[in-house]
Amino acid sequence: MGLNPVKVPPQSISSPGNLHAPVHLFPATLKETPSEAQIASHRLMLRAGMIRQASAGIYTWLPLGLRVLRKIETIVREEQNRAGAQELLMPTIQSADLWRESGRYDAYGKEMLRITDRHDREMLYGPTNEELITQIFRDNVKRYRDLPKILYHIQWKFRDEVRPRFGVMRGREFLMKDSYSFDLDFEGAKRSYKAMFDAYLKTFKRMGLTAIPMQADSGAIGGTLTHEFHVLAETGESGVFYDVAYDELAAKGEIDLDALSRLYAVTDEKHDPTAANVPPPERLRTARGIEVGHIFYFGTKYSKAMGAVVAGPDGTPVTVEMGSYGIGVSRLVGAIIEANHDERGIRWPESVAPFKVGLINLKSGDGACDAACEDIYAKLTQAGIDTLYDDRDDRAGVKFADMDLIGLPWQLVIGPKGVAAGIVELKNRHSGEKQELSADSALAKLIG
RNA sequence: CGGGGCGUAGCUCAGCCUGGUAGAGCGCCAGCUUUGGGAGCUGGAUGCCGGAGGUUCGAAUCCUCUCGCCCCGACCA
Repeated sequence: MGLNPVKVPPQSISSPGNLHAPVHLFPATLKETPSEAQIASHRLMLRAGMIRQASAGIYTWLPLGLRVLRKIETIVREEQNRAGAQELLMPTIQSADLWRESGRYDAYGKEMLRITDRHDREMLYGPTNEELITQIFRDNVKRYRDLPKILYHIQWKFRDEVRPRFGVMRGREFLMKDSYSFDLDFEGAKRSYKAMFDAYLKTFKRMGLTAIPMQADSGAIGGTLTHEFHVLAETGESGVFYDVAYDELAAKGEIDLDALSRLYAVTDEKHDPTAANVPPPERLRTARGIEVGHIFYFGTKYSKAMGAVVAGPDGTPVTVEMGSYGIGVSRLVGAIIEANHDERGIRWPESVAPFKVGLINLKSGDGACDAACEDIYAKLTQAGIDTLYDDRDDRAGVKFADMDLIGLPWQLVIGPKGVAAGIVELKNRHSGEKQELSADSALAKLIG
């Protein structure tokens, strides 16, 4: 796989062959909050028109939400590829027999959605893919020289949570990136683990998030090396404790893995005030965290049960060492909003924004104003800038409010007064800073 | 899985206690006036009151069952 990130071609939801046609987003925004939503990200995703609930914990992704999901997915994919992982795609529906090999068919419990097909064969909607990937590996890799391997896919999962909540943050159906590493020995497995650890820090950073790796309970999957990655947000589900040095390290461009892994950072259930590396009280931060990633080394748990064995250097069979590495892609959409919003709406980091620019025509129907908007929209679109053009025949206040709610990084406001004076207004959604400048300077700023 | 709550117009909700045949605000449609931060006036459309059964002359309202959804707690990317 290539080491360079893939440049994603600009998407347009305009009709094919007519890239300049403005599009009225489907559906319209909501002025009032649907009563089902409690936390900010859920409310804002409903109001902005990103998702609609289909059943408890199951959502339809509307055009605006899907764009964000795809952007996140792309960043995750690029960083996985860069780390040397190879993408494949496993199915959502799996055979119960495969899960009996690992013993998890009986162990998993009611969280697993079990299905029977027309022949009464037992199937399941995959909550994770260790069994399937181990089968793929064991059937296709027989010699140690083909190691190491890291394989991943980005696929919908289903876990029949007793109580889904918080919108996409804790749905039953969710999009997850899961990687699986295969190594000949523990030293190799540790290298794979570190490669993923490093990739995760880069991935979350690119999304504008501070994600702190926490020593985590290994839970049901079992193992020794494991970290949870938590995004700090007031509404996080877990309490976290961490050394303030994380903030200092995170502010730096370079990630020092060894320095990071020595620091104290744990979720509240693992917090031990008497631990050796607990920082002094003035250096110990407490916060709320949203778990967006979880990585495990679990040795030969699945490879042994399922016979994933390669011929080692001396010809004798070696059971491979494995790890798995998850990122909650759909959860990240909610997590990013939790970390980036204000009373007016969402404030997207540019890297994951559904559009980079929101073009507001303050007076649709005014010839000069329409012409100025259409000209600048065409230029932005041709330059590959994702632009949402609001040319609705509505009052200015409605458009401002909607644009703030949707939260695109840049708002380009064009009205008749400005057009007459040769200026447009450029507003930064995050800082709130506005500046008046010529259309050409605005273009240069957005394109350059 | 324990505990609590809610299903009435596209959305937010009132009406239910104390049965008498459907309401408000916002949104939507039309017209006029407005027009740089969710406009004003006038007129209009919209409901199997979640579903089934029961009580009653009569049920959104009372009773039973059922389905869906939300919240708190225990569990998870």
